[in-house]
Amino acid sequence: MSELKVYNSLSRQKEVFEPVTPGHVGMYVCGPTVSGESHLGHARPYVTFDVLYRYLTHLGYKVRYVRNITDAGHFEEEGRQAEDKISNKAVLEKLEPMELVQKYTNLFHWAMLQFNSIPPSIEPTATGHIIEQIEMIKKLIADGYAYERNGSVYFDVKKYATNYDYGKLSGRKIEDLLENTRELEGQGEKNNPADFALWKAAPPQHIMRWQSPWGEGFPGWHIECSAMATKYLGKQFDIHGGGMDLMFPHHESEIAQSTICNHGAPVKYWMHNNMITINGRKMGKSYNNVIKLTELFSGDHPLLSQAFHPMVIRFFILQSQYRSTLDFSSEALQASEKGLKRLWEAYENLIKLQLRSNELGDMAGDKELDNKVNKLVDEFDEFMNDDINTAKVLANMFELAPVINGLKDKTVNIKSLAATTFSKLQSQFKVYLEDIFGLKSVTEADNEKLTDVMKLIIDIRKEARNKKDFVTSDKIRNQLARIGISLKDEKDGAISWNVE
RNA sequence: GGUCUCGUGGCCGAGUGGCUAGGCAGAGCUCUGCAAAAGCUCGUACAGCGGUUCGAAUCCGCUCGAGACCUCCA
Repeated sequence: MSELKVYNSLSRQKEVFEPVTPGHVGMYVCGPTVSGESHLGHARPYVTFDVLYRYLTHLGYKVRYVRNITDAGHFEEEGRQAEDKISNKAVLEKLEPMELVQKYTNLFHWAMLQFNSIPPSIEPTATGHIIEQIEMIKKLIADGYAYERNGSVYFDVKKYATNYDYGKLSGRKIEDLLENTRELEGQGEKNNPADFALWKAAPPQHIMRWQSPWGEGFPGWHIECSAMATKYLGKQFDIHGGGMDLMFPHHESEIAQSTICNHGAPVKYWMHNNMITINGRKMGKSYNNVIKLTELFSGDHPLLSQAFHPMVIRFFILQSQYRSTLDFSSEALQASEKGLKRLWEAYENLIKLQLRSNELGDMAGDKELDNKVNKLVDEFDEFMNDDINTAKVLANMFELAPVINGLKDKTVNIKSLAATTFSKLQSQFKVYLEDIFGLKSVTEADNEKLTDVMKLIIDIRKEARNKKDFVTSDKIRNQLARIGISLKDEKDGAISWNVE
């Protein structure tokens, strides 16, 4: 079998994956800022890296997956202006930031559950690691790479750049960064505009504040990831993931901080997913073009023609390679919905074929077909090893679907395949679809009583059809369709049903 | 303005030098009481222009177009 290769943003090429500690993988993924609702764009990294996590586990690695919750810093609830006349508000009102954070954290967890994303091994919060962050900042000051100014602390990028390569991840030149003359508030107290905040002094009305050696304030954005990744994954760990838009300044700054504190580069493989676009433009709050996950699941958005099941969205994301942009439209999602349905039905047919697997022999009845199936299935691993190409794996599955359906309809003799080929086909479909891709059935789970009722109805319909009483049989089928249950008359005379 | 990326058939989307993915939509057919599903067949795309090469969607150059980052951002 080929070895796993991943695209490393640091080297801009695919590299063979070799963990720092054999058999173990440390993976850190930038989690959500819980100041608002997650949208479709946020779903991509969490699905992408969930699949990577599952795949690494499948390969036998013991993976520690850390994904933070950014719950510190200055933010406001969506749709509400900074009207906080904080000083006059009641104690209850002063607790509000944490309530807000809790609300969106819960919502985020709920969405992840919908997506069938496995919870990370550790999900640290920024507010829970203020001490670690302060300690790290102290170290940076002690080493001469940070300076305090009016209760805030900044990282000295210029100094760092004299000894290290600031910009190597994002491909930026330090000269350009230093001469950037953009006027932004708070720039005045920095030595250099390129410097970034490690600690910010809290203005009087700011609720989220902690005591520090430099006065009351709150941590800068980049330091939390450095502090928490170091704490739980060590000074050097294997994979750091996140969206491409975080490469600069967030990840670049993380590297700088950690490099000073830990005396070495923190991350071996930087992996970045590309953006989800809408009409070719990045989906993002600042573009005012986001579709929230709750809207996606309910269909309640002008751009949506219908509601979409979380599994459809997961499948949609998996149908492209994670480093390409993925253009959203209701139409594209509908295509995914139909595709997933067809693929899943083929998969269910494949599982049911187990009953007939005793008919199989050691020899393939159709050598050519047997070879084709073997090739298509073997390529699953190869494609995944080539920088997690889920799109190609799915394409192969679609190519296998007609074979599977043919076996089921008996237009393809089951003896065409050797027993080993069939069992491999079956097990690899299950492993990939369920264990690695994390997909599951879109239809409702069977209810025992409903199953019994359906058995009865199907029986009655069968009798009617045998008597050529098509008025009755069509009535049953049409009425059920109205309820949302579809009947299919199979080729062998059986009738199958599905809850839409 | 700087840095970078991309431009594939009606839509989405793989693919980085030869073997012309895949999904959805569309057309025809088979099966079927009908329907649905399924199966089979079909469409020969790679922004434009030039170059390298026996051979390019794939490499190089230019032109046009789109986008990302440089500020919070998955």
